[in-house]
Amino acid sequence: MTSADTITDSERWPATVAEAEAVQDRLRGQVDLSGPGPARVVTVAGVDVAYDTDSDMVAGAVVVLDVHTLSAVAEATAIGRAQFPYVPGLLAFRELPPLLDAWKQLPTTITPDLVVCDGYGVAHPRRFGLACHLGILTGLPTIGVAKTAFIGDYDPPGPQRGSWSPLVDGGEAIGRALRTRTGVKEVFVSVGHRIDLDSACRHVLALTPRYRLPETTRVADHASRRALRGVLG
DNA sequence: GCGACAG
DNA sequence: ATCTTGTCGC
Repeated sequence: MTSADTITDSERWPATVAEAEAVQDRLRGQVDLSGPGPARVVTVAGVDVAYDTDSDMVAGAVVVLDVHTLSAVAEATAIGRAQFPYVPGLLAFRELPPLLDAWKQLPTTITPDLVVCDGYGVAHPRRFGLACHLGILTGLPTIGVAKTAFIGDYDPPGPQRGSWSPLVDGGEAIGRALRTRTGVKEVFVSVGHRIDLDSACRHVLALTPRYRLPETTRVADHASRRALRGVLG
């Protein structure tokens, strides 16, 4: 019996900002940034959550793609009601419940080699963004790919696909602004768990042969919206 | 004290 | 996140 076995539901899913921040401070020590990262990546998962602000309904989606064909090999969704407000820095407490519910619906035979999250990993005020949190809870390698800036300073990367510049906060490089498509706005990549930044960016480029955002994120986004439409009207 | 602030 | 028409470009 370890302390992890005695974590209660309210300790895992706090109701206040102060408690949620305490949970992040307690869990961040478990993040593995030492690498080497997944030895072989065959399947990559994408996760996303869609919201209906009126009904307060949320839909979480997990999709698993073959990294070479970028076609879906598995998909799962879950419907629920938002249990935590959106607070910058505490996104995980809003999105993880529906995501984990969807995760449980995946065939037990499917375990992705890597998970791409919509948001940040260690590029976070307490170095424990959504990607880190999901990584700790699943034990899998995770990375965060965000569409907009949140924390850190950076210079615009060059115009060519593959160009990047460091995201810097407090003197340390916490991620990268990465150009995934030539002439298109950059994305922000940061490590979540069990992978290094170089590998993370390499995978993001492999997932963006045509669009700015990783195919995993796009497919998960579509799946979550479809699931939400299904329960609404 | 005043802005900024992943989704 | 989400609300939305047309419009520019491949």
